[in-house]
Amino acid sequence: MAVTIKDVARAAGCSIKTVSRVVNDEPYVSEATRARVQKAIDELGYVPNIFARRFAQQRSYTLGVLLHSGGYNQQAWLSSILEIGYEYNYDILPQSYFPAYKKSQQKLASLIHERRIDGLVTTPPCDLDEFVLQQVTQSGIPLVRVNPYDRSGDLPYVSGDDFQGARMLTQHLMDLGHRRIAFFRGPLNHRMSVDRFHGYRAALEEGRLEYRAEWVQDSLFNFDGGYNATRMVMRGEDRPTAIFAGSDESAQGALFALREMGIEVPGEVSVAGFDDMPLAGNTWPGITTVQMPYRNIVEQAVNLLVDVLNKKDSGLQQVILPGRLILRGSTGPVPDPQG
Amino acid sequence: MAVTIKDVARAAGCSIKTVSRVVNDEPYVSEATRARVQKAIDELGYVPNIFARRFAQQRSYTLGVLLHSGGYNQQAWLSSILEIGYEYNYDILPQSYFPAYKKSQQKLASLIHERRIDGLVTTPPCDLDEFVLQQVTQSGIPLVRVNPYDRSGDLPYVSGDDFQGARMLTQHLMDLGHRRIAFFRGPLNHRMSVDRFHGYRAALEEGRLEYRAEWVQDSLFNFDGGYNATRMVMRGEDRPTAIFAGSDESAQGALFALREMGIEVPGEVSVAGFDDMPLAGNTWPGITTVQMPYRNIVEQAVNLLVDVLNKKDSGLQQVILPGRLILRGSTGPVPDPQG
DNA sequence: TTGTATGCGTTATCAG
DNA sequence: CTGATAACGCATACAA
Repeated sequence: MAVTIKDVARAAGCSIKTVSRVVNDEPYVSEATRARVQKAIDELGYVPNIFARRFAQQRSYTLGVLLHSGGYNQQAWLSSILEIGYEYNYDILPQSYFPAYKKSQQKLASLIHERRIDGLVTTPPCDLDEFVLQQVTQSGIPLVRVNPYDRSGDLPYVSGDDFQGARMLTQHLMDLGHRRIAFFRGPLNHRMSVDRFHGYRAALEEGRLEYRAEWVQDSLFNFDGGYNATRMVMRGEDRPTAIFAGSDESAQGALFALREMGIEVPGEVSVAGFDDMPLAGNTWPGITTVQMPYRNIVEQAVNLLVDVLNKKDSGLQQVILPGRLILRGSTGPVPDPQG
Repeated sequence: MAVTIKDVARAAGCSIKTVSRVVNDEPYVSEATRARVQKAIDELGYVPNIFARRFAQQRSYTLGVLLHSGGYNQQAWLSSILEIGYEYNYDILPQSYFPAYKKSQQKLASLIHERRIDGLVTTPPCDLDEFVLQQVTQSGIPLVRVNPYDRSGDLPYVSGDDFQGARMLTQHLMDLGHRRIAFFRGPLNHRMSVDRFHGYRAALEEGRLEYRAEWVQDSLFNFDGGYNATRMVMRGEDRPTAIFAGSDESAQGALFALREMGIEVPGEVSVAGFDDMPLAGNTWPGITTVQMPYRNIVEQAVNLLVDVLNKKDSGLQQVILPGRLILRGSTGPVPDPQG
């Protein structure tokens, strides 16, 4: 059997409450006593039994994380969350969430109902799910949304700045001399798509470029979406010289389509993505993109959640952090600058 | 406060022990009593408090999963493990493991030492780590290795059949008429690399093809490895007509290099990978590869681990499951069949 | 500044 | 077949 708080108390010649105070950094312990207890702890190699603690406090010290298999960048989110959660001594319980899949819903509901998680983190696009929102508001479980698709409501979130990123990237294309820039807009009900679109338009306006509706394609932010949209915009005579595909996967689809059509990148057409997913560096050519500060986003998100759980914060914060440009081979000077 | 076992006992007019028996499907309860208790459970909506149970039994009902950020296919492993773990009512505690990173080691050690996990699952390449093995043997914690790099020793594992897969894939290239087939062999200390290599050689022998050492490159199973190895084998006059890159990432690097050199795929050179990672379908052209039955592998692995934990198995099983061929655009008939 | 007593909800023991 | 009662290890009112 492992060494318990009683063993420490006996060794230090005090009560278990005093040991508890030392372990939990509570006040009202004389320095002398604290030192004596600490010594006993070290000598005995005492480690508090986390299950007893959880049981006594009726707290799980566990955060649930909703990951959608259809989402992007799951790997990056999860590994950051694991790391930061660990620093706060919280366990992370990931859950693959498929909206409209009864089993996922049941599982989430039971997780919350059985109090197996103290708080919940959503990664995109799980924040959109009605059932999730309903469970959260109904149970009152603290929530923080990471890079939410939907920023409406006053639920807290920490997010990258899609508007600023898209504007910066469009600006980059303009700096290269492009004046005919296509844009692939993701689903219109996603805040993320809309923000990126507005960033694109803002840059155009600042550069006094004409907005051409036929160069803006509604598509999905995935490989097929980029593929199809590319075939659409490259169909006519009046072709763009640059494609801002809205996401890296979409840009990958664009590269595929252009390659299929025998169009050189970036010789004839430049292509840019968004998100800086691992794939962006592994295509030919590499995809110029915007990188969001994932690590930083997660850090602030988990920090906020833990503060709420410890009642140090009301949980109403909404934070937006800027991204940065990642230049790769898929963008280059405009081939025939005539405007 | 939630409804407890006492509430149920009161409602059913029996002792808590009897309720416990019903809940845990223990014998020695009359059918009448069992029905009465079950009715009370349903009516009150009783759910056992998992933390109390864990505490009382001194078991965590949690499986640790080691994921290496440099490993392949983490997403696929994790989501399968989550799903299967759930079916067994086990929580999954993923851990990003970076070998030789002190923090990772400490975390794993404390997880085991504090009995926060009942069993451990390793994904490649974490099974290679000395520290992990040492902790496991020292603590006696049940372990199962999923697709281990190293199959030596009698630690249990469930693995895909790399030999069979590589042989099948090489056979496919030969069926297309290729007689000059390069092979990129991963790190020699990895069982996986060696098995794939032997599969390649076995197919060559069966087809009475000459083994040419200069077409076998030692490389890493990643993008850069495939890139560099491709430049090596395509350097001289005596070029292969097909490249079996050993892994999908490596094949992606090969595609990149060939594209850079202006060599058509599959027109001039066919390329094949291994693993069927998501990227294999998203390159141009798509990568012909071998798919391992991940889901099945994980299912058997977790099943085995849970059996060991419930003392229904000695934990000495070692299972190997076959893979299947996935045909895509990167392989085609040999351009100039002369041998 | 320190200690005592009680509760948290199960499972396990052992007597009926 | 059933039940009373004791762990399990910690946190926390409350008392000193």
